[in-house]
Amino acid sequence: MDFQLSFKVSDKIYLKDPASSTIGKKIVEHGIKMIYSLGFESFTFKKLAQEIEVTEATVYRYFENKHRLLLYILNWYWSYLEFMVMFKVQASGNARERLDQILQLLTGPLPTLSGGMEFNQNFLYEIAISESTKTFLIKDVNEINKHNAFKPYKDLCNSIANIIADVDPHYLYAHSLASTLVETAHAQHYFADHLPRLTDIQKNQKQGYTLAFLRDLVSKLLP
Amino acid sequence: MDFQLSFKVSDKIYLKDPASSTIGKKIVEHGIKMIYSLGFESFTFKKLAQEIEVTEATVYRYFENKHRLLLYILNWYWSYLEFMVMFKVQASGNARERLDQILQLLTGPLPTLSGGMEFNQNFLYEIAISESTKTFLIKDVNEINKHNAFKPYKDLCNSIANIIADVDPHYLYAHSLASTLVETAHAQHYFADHLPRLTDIQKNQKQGYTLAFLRDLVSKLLP
DNA sequence: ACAATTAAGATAGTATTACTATTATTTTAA
DNA sequence: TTAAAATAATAGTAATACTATCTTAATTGT
Repeated sequence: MDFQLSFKVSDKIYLKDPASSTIGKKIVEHGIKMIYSLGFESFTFKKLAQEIEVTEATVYRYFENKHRLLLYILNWYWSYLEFMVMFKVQASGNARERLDQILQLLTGPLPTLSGGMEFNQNFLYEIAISESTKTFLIKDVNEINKHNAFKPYKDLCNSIANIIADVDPHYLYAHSLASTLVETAHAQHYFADHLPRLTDIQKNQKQGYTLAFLRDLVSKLLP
Repeated sequence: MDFQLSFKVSDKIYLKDPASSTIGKKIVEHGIKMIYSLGFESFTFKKLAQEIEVTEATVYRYFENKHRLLLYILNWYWSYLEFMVMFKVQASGNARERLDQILQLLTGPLPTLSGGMEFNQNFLYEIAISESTKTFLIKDVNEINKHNAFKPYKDLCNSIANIIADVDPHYLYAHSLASTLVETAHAQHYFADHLPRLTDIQKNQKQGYTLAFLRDLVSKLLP
């Protein structure tokens, strides 16, 4: 079986669909690689254009600016995560097991689908951890939100919230808990790596720490 | 009684102590105002210099770049919060009440101390919500961390973690819970304002929503 | 009171960023 | 095979993020 997984992203995010051409795909692929390695602040379209040997103007024909490219990448990530959530969920027995599958997904690493992914899963996950909040912590968030730019994120949280509601229909904060789980998975992973005093991590325990914290949290919130 | 509250901030953050001169204080005061109104990305030292009618070079004599100024402002906020935590805590009876006081502090608005604050408390709180993660979600976080630039944040989380440990000495993740409470208070407040589908908020319920969510969370985690 | 620091102003300049515009050439699709 | 679309090549602009230098004004130590 040979297939390529791809997701629709709101067409307000790009000027020209990067999935529609080789150069477009290279922009996203190398964009992921360079945002990962340089960090979003130091990443520029000029550097990207040099790397993939096209002109800067060509890159600008696909994305208005680097923030839109980041948004595109994160939408891809969120859509992929939601796909994996759905995939794991229908294979699991009860709601509690499903929620645990989700915690495993959120605390990474991202599973790779056989059949060949377009993008580097590890880079994508690291970008989600370090850069994802920068997609919405901006002055014009409301304007961008109008164009459905955060729909995949909202859909992901909604899917998780539905499973939370399956576990405990009386819990009042399913959506807030869902977004908190996603954000906390990223934040605690980042803290464990860079600011460990903000966690309770011990030497040699990094592996699985965030998952253990979130499992404990969920088991107590949804008893 | 006439007093001025002030906090020491790691002297690696600034080039010249802004608390040591009138211009320095104006840089921070108007920096807060302008980061609040323009957002961090659109805020520049040139605009700040024009606003307070000094030359751009003068601003650069106090802070290397705008990120350092943001760090300074957030350190001030974190120190202030920790001061308020300590203040509230010693006035409260049992550990559980103390933790509830903390949740009230985290979900704002920031209380103003009589005697005159240097800075606008509301702007400071809004900056904490929208911009605080940008202080550490950067490529050179480890380098900056070496200079104690995040000490006030760590101290705040540590103080909260101690109170969590008072409530339940057997809870294994006091520090992670502390940082999660701080980050979640900000994130959920932001979502309620801009991306409400990531919360369970209803019309006319915004007031106190985040506090209710966190109270429920804490009461179940530390029974 | 005077010299010595130090701070700030005034001015200039550089490299990089974040774009936009134009025209020529190549690729692709009908 | 021709028209349309995409890209290259090139140029240019305004803003950003600084750095440098020189002069003047204010402060401080003795």
